[in-house]
Amino acid sequence: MYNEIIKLPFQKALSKLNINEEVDIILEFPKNPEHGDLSTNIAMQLAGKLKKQPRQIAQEILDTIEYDKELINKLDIAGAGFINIKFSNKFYSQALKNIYEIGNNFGKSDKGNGIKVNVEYVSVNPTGLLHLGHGRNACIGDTIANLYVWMGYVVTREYYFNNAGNQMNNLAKSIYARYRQQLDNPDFPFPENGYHGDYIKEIANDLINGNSDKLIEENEENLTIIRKFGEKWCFGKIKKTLERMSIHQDVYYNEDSLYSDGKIKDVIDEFKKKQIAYEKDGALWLALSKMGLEDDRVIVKSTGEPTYRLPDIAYHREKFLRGFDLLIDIFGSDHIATVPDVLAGVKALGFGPDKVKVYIHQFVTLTENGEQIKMSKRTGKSYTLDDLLDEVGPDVVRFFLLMRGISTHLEFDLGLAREQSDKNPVFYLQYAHARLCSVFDNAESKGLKLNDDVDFQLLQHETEINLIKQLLTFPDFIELACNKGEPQVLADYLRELAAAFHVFYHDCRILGVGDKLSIARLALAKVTLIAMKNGLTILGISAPTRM
RNA sequence: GGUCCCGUAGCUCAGUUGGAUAGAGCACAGGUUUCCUAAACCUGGGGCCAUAGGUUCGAAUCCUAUCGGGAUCACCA
Repeated sequence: MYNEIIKLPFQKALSKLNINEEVDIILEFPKNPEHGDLSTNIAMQLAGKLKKQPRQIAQEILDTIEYDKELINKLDIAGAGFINIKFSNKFYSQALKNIYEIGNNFGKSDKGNGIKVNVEYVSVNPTGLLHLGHGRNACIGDTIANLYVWMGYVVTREYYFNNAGNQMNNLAKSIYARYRQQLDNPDFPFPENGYHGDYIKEIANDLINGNSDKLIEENEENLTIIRKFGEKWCFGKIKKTLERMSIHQDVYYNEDSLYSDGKIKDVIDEFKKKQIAYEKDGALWLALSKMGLEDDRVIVKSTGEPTYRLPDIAYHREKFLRGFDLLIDIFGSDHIATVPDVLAGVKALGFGPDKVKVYIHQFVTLTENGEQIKMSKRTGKSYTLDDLLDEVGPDVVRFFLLMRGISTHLEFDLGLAREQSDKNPVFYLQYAHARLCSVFDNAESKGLKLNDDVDFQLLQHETEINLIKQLLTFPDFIELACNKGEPQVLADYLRELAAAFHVFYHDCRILGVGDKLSIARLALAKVTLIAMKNGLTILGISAPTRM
């Protein structure tokens, strides 16, 4: 939008002045409205290179630059050498016309150009229920996937899991113990590192209901049946919880298939061929120290069993082989140590590390009245994501989990979340949407319909111009949120958009001000409605028509 | 002890990648509705940007050290 109108004249002016230094023309939105609508620090950037005063360079640019005076009111120099740009209202009415004509797709982009992206998130093994931390991971992953879709990428949403190994056996033993305790022996010993959660008792109960005492003998065969039962039970719950938050994933990738399909062996062979794997003490080591990392690590234990690194590397390789151009991983901070190893391994296999983006989010703490609520697994009294969804509903959960930057610890304030009032920030956005819908309902009942014959130049009020300004940046914020992997960027933007709308709504009547003006304001309202709806959709939050 | 994240208003957090007088929500004090939803709007108080140095025209932002909170460390995943 701003490119042709602003950047081009600047570029031309610079070349006329024979300034050929490589500089980006950075445009900023000044905080202080007295500094114009847009400003650039180009003169200051050039000052060092040209060894001249910034203000002098700025003056030379202004003496040379040619621009459309219908669209730009004035350019002036301020402060240390900023060039401030002030647009005309005509600029804004034209800009609004442009985005009005885009319609429902406002905010969509084709910059992704059909590039195939795989976003992997949640990826919890089926040994238990989802808690708040998983919820954060799920919402971040789902929203980032949505952002990529809106940016024109082709997105696959993936869930990676492991249904073999120690933890699953542990689950089976835990269920078995509860099964015996409920069935015939209240004192049956519970495994030392077993899963203490109450859900294990539920599983045991369901097991009894379906099988009675058929599985009472402790043998390999029965434990396998119990393990599979537990896996299915947990997966069912996990998927149901995710569904409540409108999260659907396309591919459930089983780690086990990497073994059965020989992918693990392929990777070992390739590492050996490249001479970055070696045997020592009966184990196979990956020579990470040759790749700039501190220590070499074991990838196959002396027992012949791979460590987690190997399947993780094989899995990433497999995703590339499946044809993805970009891999995105969403991890909790507990995975932070494994990332460099896996990335180094993937790189060693010839896949550029710039093709893998890893987003690591910090933990969630649940608080109420300033006090922390424990979510420990040990005690069995864990507060699950389902509990939270029951209590405050999916919109509040999603918004709360997305409204902070992913790299900060997130404090989930249960008291605030429960609040069904104006204190709760999510309602501020939803209310803007509901208000807009109601305006259109009223317009329709008055027989006023939006058509293509809109005189956008009637929009001159300060709050109208301000709302237009806000709307114009919607696509930029989607792109920024996508590139940064930060849903919060979009959440913040939507709050500001809602604020700009509420102020406009307060100061300017939309209906009953004469058909021509009403139509123009309805057009502005329409674009706002679309942006708000699209933004909420990307965040996975419902857009109510009535509140 | 090593690595990573964080430290900004009473609380929870932003800060457009180094720019102009550091922002928002909540909380607190006050005000606005014969009029499209008051879940809204307006006004006000509130800050040594953890601390100490450094880099430069310019630092909350970059570098170094220190302090404090969290995560992590393996032939566990």
